[in-house]
Amino acid sequence: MNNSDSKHSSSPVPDKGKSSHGLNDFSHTLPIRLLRARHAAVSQFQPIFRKYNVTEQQWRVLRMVTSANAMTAGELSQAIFISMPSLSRIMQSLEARNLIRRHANKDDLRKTMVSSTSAAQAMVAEAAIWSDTRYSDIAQWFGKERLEHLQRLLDDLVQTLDQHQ
Amino acid sequence: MNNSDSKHSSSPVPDKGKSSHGLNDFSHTLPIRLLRARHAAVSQFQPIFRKYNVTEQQWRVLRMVTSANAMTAGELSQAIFISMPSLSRIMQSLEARNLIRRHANKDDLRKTMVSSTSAAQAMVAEAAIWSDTRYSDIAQWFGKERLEHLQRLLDDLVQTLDQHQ
DNA sequence: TGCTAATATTTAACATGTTAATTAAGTTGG
DNA sequence: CCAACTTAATTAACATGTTAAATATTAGCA
Repeated sequence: MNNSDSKHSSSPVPDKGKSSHGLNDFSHTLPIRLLRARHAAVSQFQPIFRKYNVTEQQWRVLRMVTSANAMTAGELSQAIFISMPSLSRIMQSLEARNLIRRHANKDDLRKTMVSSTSAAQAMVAEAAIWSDTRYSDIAQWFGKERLEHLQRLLDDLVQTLDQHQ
Repeated sequence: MNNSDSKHSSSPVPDKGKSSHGLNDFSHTLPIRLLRARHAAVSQFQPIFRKYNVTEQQWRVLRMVTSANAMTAGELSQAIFISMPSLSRIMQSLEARNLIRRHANKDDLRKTMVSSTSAAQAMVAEAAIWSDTRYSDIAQWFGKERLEHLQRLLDDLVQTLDQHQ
Protein backbone atom coordinates (compact mmCIF):
# COMPACT_ATOMS: atom_id res chain seq x y z
CA MET A 1 0.00 0.00 0.00
CA ASN A 2 3.01 2.30 -0.28
CA ASN A 3 3.92 2.19 -3.93
CA SER A 4 2.79 5.29 -5.73
CA ASP A 5 3.40 4.17 -9.27
CA SER A 6 1.50 1.01 -10.01
CA LYS A 7 -1.72 1.39 -8.04
CA HIS A 8 -3.26 4.57 -9.32
CA SER A 9 -1.66 5.13 -12.66
CA SER A 10 -4.40 3.42 -14.62
CA SER A 11 -7.24 0.98 -14.37
CA PRO A 12 -5.90 -2.53 -13.86
CA VAL A 13 -8.27 -3.93 -16.43
CA PRO A 14 -9.17 -3.12 -20.01
CA ASP A 15 -12.56 -1.49 -19.61
CA LYS A 16 -14.63 -2.69 -22.49
CA GLY A 17 -17.77 -1.63 -20.65
CA LYS A 18 -18.07 2.12 -20.95
CA SER A 19 -21.54 3.57 -20.80
CA SER A 20 -22.82 6.11 -23.26
CA HIS A 21 -22.60 9.19 -21.05
CA GLY A 22 -19.03 8.41 -20.11
CA LEU A 23 -19.56 8.70 -16.37
CA ASN A 24 -19.16 5.12 -15.26
CA ASP A 25 -16.70 2.58 -16.49
CA PHE A 26 -17.73 0.23 -13.66
CA SER A 27 -14.60 0.84 -11.66
CA HIS A 28 -15.23 4.58 -11.34
CA THR A 29 -18.90 4.92 -10.58
CA LEU A 30 -20.01 7.66 -8.23
CA PRO A 31 -20.58 5.27 -5.29
CA ILE A 32 -17.11 3.77 -5.71
CA ARG A 33 -15.55 7.21 -5.97
CA LEU A 34 -17.28 8.28 -2.78
CA LEU A 35 -16.12 5.10 -1.12
CA ARG A 36 -12.51 5.64 -2.17
CA ALA A 37 -12.60 9.25 -1.04
CA ARG A 38 -14.05 8.34 2.34
CA HIS A 39 -11.47 5.63 2.78
CA ALA A 40 -8.65 8.03 1.98
CA ALA A 41 -10.05 10.65 4.34
CA VAL A 42 -10.57 8.28 7.24
CA SER A 43 -7.10 6.84 6.74
CA GLN A 44 -5.67 10.20 7.70
CA PHE A 45 -7.02 9.75 11.20
CA GLN A 46 -6.14 6.11 11.70
CA PRO A 47 -3.08 6.85 13.86
CA ILE A 48 -5.41 8.51 16.36
CA PHE A 49 -7.78 5.56 16.42
CA ARG A 50 -4.83 3.24 16.88
CA LYS A 51 -3.37 5.27 19.68
CA TYR A 52 -6.59 5.30 21.67
CA ASN A 53 -7.70 1.83 20.62
CA VAL A 54 -11.05 2.87 19.17
CA THR A 55 -12.64 2.31 15.80
CA GLU A 56 -13.64 5.20 13.59
CA GLN A 57 -17.28 4.65 14.53
CA GLN A 58 -16.50 4.57 18.24
CA TRP A 59 -14.57 7.79 17.81
CA ARG A 60 -17.58 9.41 16.13
CA VAL A 61 -19.75 8.42 19.07
CA LEU A 62 -17.29 9.61 21.68
CA ARG A 63 -16.56 12.92 20.02
CA MET A 64 -20.22 13.69 19.42
CA VAL A 65 -21.37 12.70 22.89
CA THR A 66 -18.53 14.64 24.46
CA SER A 67 -19.30 17.77 22.46
CA ALA A 68 -22.98 17.67 23.40
CA ASN A 69 -24.06 17.77 27.02
CA ALA A 70 -26.57 14.95 26.77
CA MET A 71 -28.54 13.54 23.88
CA THR A 72 -30.82 10.66 23.12
CA ALA A 73 -29.57 7.61 21.26
CA GLY A 74 -31.80 8.52 18.35
CA GLU A 75 -30.37 12.03 18.06
CA LEU A 76 -26.88 10.58 18.24
CA SER A 77 -27.68 8.07 15.53
CA GLN A 78 -28.85 10.80 13.16
CA ALA A 79 -26.00 13.16 13.97
CA ILE A 80 -23.17 10.76 13.25
CA PHE A 81 -24.99 8.64 10.67
CA ILE A 82 -24.80 5.30 12.43
CA SER A 83 -27.91 3.13 12.38
CA MET A 84 -29.63 2.36 15.67
CA PRO A 85 -28.75 -1.34 15.60
CA SER A 86 -25.06 -0.58 15.09
CA LEU A 87 -25.15 2.23 17.62
CA SER A 88 -26.77 -0.07 20.14
CA ARG A 89 -23.85 -2.49 19.95
CA ILE A 90 -21.24 0.25 19.93
CA MET A 91 -22.76 1.83 23.04
CA GLN A 92 -22.64 -1.50 24.81
CA SER A 93 -18.91 -1.81 24.28
CA LEU A 94 -18.20 1.83 25.12
CA GLU A 95 -20.27 1.57 28.30
CA ALA A 96 -18.35 -1.56 29.26
CA ARG A 97 -15.14 0.45 28.85
CA ASN A 98 -16.57 3.21 31.06
CA LEU A 99 -16.41 5.78 28.29
CA ILE A 100 -20.13 6.53 28.14
CA ARG A 101 -23.17 6.21 30.40
CA ARG A 102 -26.77 5.44 29.49
CA HIS A 103 -29.86 6.20 31.55
CA ALA A 104 -33.53 6.49 30.79
CA ASN A 105 -35.13 9.85 30.07
CA LYS A 106 -37.42 10.68 32.97
CA ASP A 107 -40.02 12.33 30.73
CA ASP A 108 -40.12 9.50 28.21
CA LEU A 109 -38.88 6.16 29.37
CA ARG A 110 -38.53 4.92 25.80
CA LYS A 111 -35.65 7.31 25.24
CA THR A 112 -32.11 6.63 26.36
CA MET A 113 -29.93 9.56 27.31
CA VAL A 114 -26.27 9.11 26.42
CA SER A 115 -23.47 11.01 28.13
CA SER A 116 -19.70 10.81 28.25
CA THR A 117 -17.65 9.96 31.29
CA SER A 118 -14.76 12.12 32.47
CA ALA A 119 -12.41 9.47 31.13
CA ALA A 120 -13.88 9.90 27.66
CA GLN A 121 -13.78 13.68 27.96
CA ALA A 122 -10.11 13.59 28.81
CA MET A 123 -9.38 11.21 25.97
CA VAL A 124 -11.32 13.22 23.40
CA ALA A 125 -9.79 16.50 24.56
CA GLU A 126 -6.34 15.06 23.99
CA ALA A 127 -7.13 13.30 20.72
CA ALA A 128 -9.09 16.22 19.31
CA ILE A 129 -5.90 18.24 19.08
CA TRP A 130 -4.43 15.71 16.69
CA SER A 131 -7.69 15.37 14.83
CA ASP A 132 -8.07 19.11 14.32
CA THR A 133 -4.48 19.37 13.16
CA ARG A 134 -5.05 16.61 10.64
CA TYR A 135 -8.14 18.39 9.41
CA SER A 136 -6.19 21.59 8.96
CA ASP A 137 -3.51 19.68 7.09
CA ILE A 138 -6.07 18.32 4.67
CA ALA A 139 -7.52 21.77 4.13
CA GLN A 140 -4.08 23.14 3.41
CA TRP A 141 -3.03 20.33 1.07
CA PHE A 142 -6.22 20.34 -0.90
CA GLY A 143 -7.02 24.02 -0.61
CA LYS A 144 -9.46 25.48 1.86
CA GLU A 145 -11.80 26.83 -0.80
CA ARG A 146 -11.75 23.63 -2.84
CA LEU A 147 -12.46 21.58 0.25
CA GLU A 148 -15.38 23.79 1.20
CA HIS A 149 -16.62 23.61 -2.35
CA LEU A 150 -16.41 19.83 -2.30
CA GLN A 151 -18.34 19.67 0.95
CA ARG A 152 -21.00 21.98 -0.44
CA LEU A 153 -21.36 19.77 -3.50
CA LEU A 154 -21.67 16.70 -1.30
CA ASP A 155 -24.41 18.29 0.77
CA ASP A 156 -26.17 19.45 -2.37
CA LEU A 157 -25.99 15.97 -3.85
CA VAL A 158 -27.55 14.48 -0.74
CA GLN A 159 -30.30 17.07 -0.84
CA THR A 160 -30.94 16.50 -4.54
CA LEU A 161 -31.08 12.73 -4.19
CA ASP A 162 -33.27 12.90 -1.08
CA GLN A 163 -35.74 15.09 -2.95
CA HIS A 164 -36.10 12.44 -5.61
CA GLN A 165 -37.00 9.80 -3.02
CA MET B 1 -38.14 7.29 6.98
CA ASN B 2 -40.55 9.20 4.73
CA ASN B 3 -40.95 12.55 6.44
CA SER B 4 -39.10 15.26 4.60
CA ASP B 5 -39.44 18.06 7.13
CA SER B 6 -37.85 16.99 10.40
CA LYS B 7 -34.82 14.98 9.33
CA HIS B 8 -32.73 17.35 7.28
CA SER B 9 -33.90 20.80 8.30
CA SER B 10 -31.27 21.28 10.97
CA SER B 11 -28.90 19.49 13.27
CA PRO B 12 -30.84 17.63 15.95
CA VAL B 13 -28.50 18.82 18.65
CA PRO B 14 -27.12 22.18 19.76
CA ASP B 15 -23.56 22.02 18.52
CA LYS B 16 -21.45 23.53 21.23
CA GLY B 17 -18.34 21.94 19.72
CA LYS B 18 -17.37 23.93 16.68
CA SER B 19 -13.75 23.89 15.71
CA SER B 20 -11.81 27.00 14.85
CA HIS B 21 -11.71 26.59 11.09
CA GLY B 22 -15.44 26.04 10.92
CA LEU B 23 -15.17 22.86 8.87
CA ASN B 24 -16.31 20.26 11.35
CA ASP B 25 -19.06 20.53 13.90
CA PHE B 26 -18.74 16.80 14.62
CA SER B 27 -21.89 15.89 12.77
CA HIS B 28 -20.67 17.31 9.46
CA THR B 29 -17.08 16.19 9.16
CA LEU B 30 -15.74 15.28 5.75
CA PRO B 31 -15.90 11.50 6.38
CA ILE B 32 -19.52 11.74 7.53
CA ARG B 33 -20.43 13.91 4.55
CA LEU B 34 -18.87 11.36 2.21
CA LEU B 35 -20.72 8.59 4.00
CA ARG B 36 -24.06 10.38 3.69
CA ALA B 37 -23.45 11.13 0.03
CA ARG B 38 -22.53 7.55 -0.74
CA HIS B 39 -25.57 6.29 1.13
CA ALA B 40 -27.84 8.64 -0.83
CA ALA B 41 -26.25 7.63 -4.13
CA VAL B 42 -26.44 3.90 -3.49
CA SER B 43 -30.05 4.24 -2.34
CA GLN B 44 -30.97 5.27 -5.86
CA PHE B 45 -30.06 1.81 -7.08
CA GLN B 46 -31.60 -0.22 -4.27
CA PRO B 47 -34.69 -1.19 -6.31
CA ILE B 48 -32.36 -2.95 -8.74
CA PHE B 49 -30.56 -4.82 -5.99
CA ARG B 50 -33.90 -5.81 -4.50
CA LYS B 51 -35.27 -6.99 -7.81
CA TYR B 52 -32.31 -9.27 -8.49
CA ASN B 53 -31.72 -10.20 -4.87
CA VAL B 54 -28.11 -9.05 -4.72
CA THR B 55 -26.28 -6.70 -2.40
CA GLU B 56 -24.60 -3.59 -3.68
CA GLN B 57 -21.22 -5.28 -3.30
CA GLN B 58 -22.36 -8.38 -5.18
CA TRP B 59 -23.66 -6.12 -7.94
CA ARG B 60 -20.27 -4.40 -8.17
CA VAL B 61 -18.62 -7.79 -8.58
CA LEU B 62 -21.09 -9.06 -11.16
CA ARG B 63 -21.06 -5.91 -13.25
CA MET B 64 -17.29 -5.67 -13.24
CA VAL B 65 -16.69 -9.33 -14.01
CA THR B 66 -19.29 -9.26 -16.74
CA SER B 67 -17.80 -6.19 -18.37
CA ALA B 68 -14.31 -7.68 -18.39
CA ASN B 69 -13.60 -10.95 -20.13
CA ALA B 70 -11.63 -12.51 -17.33
CA MET B 71 -9.63 -11.03 -14.53
CA THR B 72 -7.79 -12.13 -11.42
CA ALA B 73 -9.33 -11.76 -7.99
CA GLY B 74 -6.71 -9.19 -7.11
CA GLU B 75 -7.50 -7.05 -10.14
CA LEU B 76 -11.17 -7.29 -9.33
CA SER B 77 -10.54 -6.28 -5.74
CA GLN B 78 -8.70 -3.16 -6.81
CA ALA B 79 -11.15 -2.22 -9.51
CA ILE B 80 -14.27 -2.25 -7.35
CA PHE B 81 -12.58 -1.36 -4.07
CA ILE B 82 -13.52 -4.43 -2.10
CA SER B 83 -10.83 -5.97 0.11
CA MET B 84 -9.61 -9.45 -0.68
CA PRO B 85 -11.09 -11.03 2.45
CA SER B 86 -14.54 -9.59 1.68
CA LEU B 87 -14.23 -10.44 -1.99
CA SER B 88 -13.27 -13.99 -1.10
CA ARG B 89 -16.53 -14.49 0.78
CA ILE B 90 -18.62 -12.70 -1.82
CA MET B 91 -17.17 -14.88 -4.58
CA GLN B 92 -18.04 -17.98 -2.60
CA SER B 93 -21.71 -17.02 -2.44
CA LEU B 94 -21.85 -15.89 -6.08
CA GLU B 95 -20.20 -19.09 -7.20
CA ALA B 96 -22.72 -21.11 -5.17
CA ARG B 97 -25.47 -19.24 -7.04
CA ASN B 98 -23.83 -20.06 -10.38
CA LEU B 99 -23.26 -16.42 -11.22
CA ILE B 100 -19.47 -16.59 -11.43
CA ARG B 101 -16.77 -19.21 -11.98
CA ARG B 102 -13.29 -19.40 -10.51
CA HIS B 103 -10.35 -21.35 -11.84
CA ALA B 104 -6.62 -21.19 -11.36
CA ASN B 105 -4.42 -19.24 -13.72
CA LYS B 106 -2.29 -21.74 -15.66
CA ASP B 107 0.75 -19.48 -15.71
CA ASP B 108 0.63 -18.65 -12.01
CA LEU B 109 -1.24 -21.04 -9.79
CA ARG B 110 -1.45 -18.46 -7.03
CA LYS B 111 -3.82 -16.36 -9.09
CA THR B 112 -7.53 -17.05 -9.41
CA MET B 113 -9.29 -16.11 -12.63
CA VAL B 114 -12.85 -14.92 -12.19
CA SER B 115 -15.44 -15.02 -14.94
CA SER B 116 -19.18 -14.57 -15.22
CA THR B 117 -21.65 -17.25 -16.21
CA SER B 118 -24.22 -16.72 -18.94
CA ALA B 119 -26.85 -16.42 -16.22
CA ALA B 120 -24.99 -13.49 -14.72
CA GLN B 121 -24.46 -11.95 -18.14
CA ALA B 122 -28.17 -12.06 -18.85
CA MET B 123 -29.01 -10.61 -15.47
CA VAL B 124 -26.49 -7.80 -15.72
CA ALA B 125 -27.55 -6.95 -19.27
CA GLU B 126 -31.11 -6.54 -18.08
CA ALA B 127 -30.32 -4.71 -14.86
CA ALA B 128 -27.75 -2.43 -16.48
CA ILE B 129 -30.50 -0.72 -18.42
CA TRP B 130 -32.15 0.38 -15.20
CA SER B 131 -28.82 1.26 -13.65
CA ASP B 132 -27.75 3.43 -16.57
CA THR B 133 -31.10 5.18 -16.57
CA ARG B 134 -30.76 5.93 -12.89
CA TYR B 135 -27.31 7.29 -13.49
CA SER B 136 -28.61 9.57 -16.22
CA ASP B 137 -31.38 10.74 -13.91
CA ILE B 138 -28.86 11.72 -11.26
CA ALA B 139 -26.78 13.59 -13.83
CA GLN B 140 -29.84 15.45 -14.99
CA TRP B 141 -31.13 16.30 -11.51
CA PHE B 142 -27.79 17.45 -10.19
CA GLY B 143 -26.41 18.84 -13.42
CA LYS B 144 -24.02 16.99 -15.68
CA GLU B 145 -21.23 19.54 -15.26
CA ARG B 146 -21.63 19.76 -11.51
CA LEU B 147 -21.58 15.98 -11.23
CA GLU B 148 -18.44 15.73 -13.32
CA HIS B 149 -16.89 18.50 -11.25
CA LEU B 150 -17.76 16.66 -8.05
CA GLN B 151 -16.22 13.46 -9.36
CA ARG B 152 -13.08 15.31 -10.37
CA LEU B 153 -12.81 16.81 -6.90
CA LEU B 154 -13.25 13.38 -5.34
CA ASP B 155 -10.51 11.90 -7.48
CA ASP B 156 -8.25 14.85 -6.71
CA LEU B 157 -8.89 14.48 -3.00
CA VAL B 158 -7.92 10.82 -3.13
CA GLN B 159 -4.77 11.68 -5.03
CA THR B 160 -3.88 14.47 -2.61
CA LEU B 161 -4.42 12.33 0.47
CA ASP B 162 -2.56 9.38 -1.01
CA GLN B 163 0.43 11.60 -1.71
CA HIS B 164 0.58 12.56 1.96
CA GLN B 165 0.67 8.90 3.03
C1' DT C 1 19.81 -26.80 -6.09
C1' DG C 2 17.92 -25.12 -2.00
C1' DC C 3 16.93 -21.51 1.17
C1' DT C 4 14.58 -17.25 1.81
C1' DA C 5 11.63 -13.58 0.62
C1' DA C 6 7.72 -11.95 -1.85
C1' DT C 7 3.04 -12.57 -3.82
C1' DA C 8 -2.03 -14.19 -4.18
C1' DT C 9 -5.59 -15.92 -1.87
C1' DT C 10 -8.01 -17.75 1.94
C1' DT C 11 -9.34 -18.20 6.77
C1' DA C 12 -10.23 -16.53 11.44
C1' DA C 13 -11.93 -13.26 14.74
C1' DC C 14 -14.21 -9.42 15.72
C1' DA C 15 -16.69 -4.84 14.59
C1' DT C 16 -20.05 -2.73 11.78
C1' DG C 17 -23.98 -2.38 8.06
C1' DT C 18 -28.71 -3.85 7.03
C1' DT C 19 -33.30 -5.67 7.37
C1' DA C 20 -36.79 -7.55 10.04
C1' DA C 21 -38.71 -8.89 14.33
C1' DT C 22 -39.21 -7.90 19.26
C1' DT C 23 -39.96 -5.34 23.47
C1' DA C 24 -41.38 -1.53 26.06
C1' DA C 25 -43.51 2.89 26.52
C1' DG C 26 -46.16 6.67 24.83
C1' DT C 27 -50.28 8.39 22.05
C1' DT C 28 -54.78 8.51 20.18
C1' DG C 29 -59.70 7.92 19.51
C1' DG C 30 -63.68 5.61 20.98
C1' DC D 1 -60.32 3.57 30.59
C1' DC D 2 -58.72 0.79 26.95
C1' DA D 3 -57.64 -1.28 22.46
C1' DA D 4 -55.04 0.00 18.36
C1' DC D 5 -51.43 2.58 16.64
C1' DT D 6 -46.96 4.85 16.94
C1' DT D 7 -42.34 5.54 18.58
C1' DA D 8 -37.54 4.31 20.73
C1' DA D 9 -34.47 1.06 21.43
C1' DT D 10 -32.82 -3.59 21.35
C1' DT D 11 -32.12 -8.19 19.44
C1' DA D 12 -31.47 -11.56 15.76
C1' DA D 13 -29.57 -13.13 11.45
C1' DC D 14 -26.75 -12.55 7.91
C1' DA D 15 -23.47 -9.75 4.79
C1' DT D 16 -19.55 -6.90 4.72
C1' DG D 17 -15.25 -4.21 6.64
C1' DT D 18 -10.77 -4.85 8.87
C1' DT D 19 -6.61 -6.81 10.73
C1' DA D 20 -3.73 -10.54 11.37
C1' DA D 21 -2.44 -15.16 10.56
C1' DA D 22 -2.23 -19.22 7.58
C1' DT D 23 -1.45 -21.52 2.91
C1' DA D 24 0.24 -22.16 -1.33
C1' DT D 25 2.98 -20.70 -5.08
C1' DT D 26 6.49 -18.11 -7.32
C1' DA D 27 10.76 -15.36 -7.55
C1' DG D 28 15.52 -14.26 -6.23
C1' DC D 29 19.79 -15.45 -5.22
C1' DA D 30 23.86 -17.62 -2.85
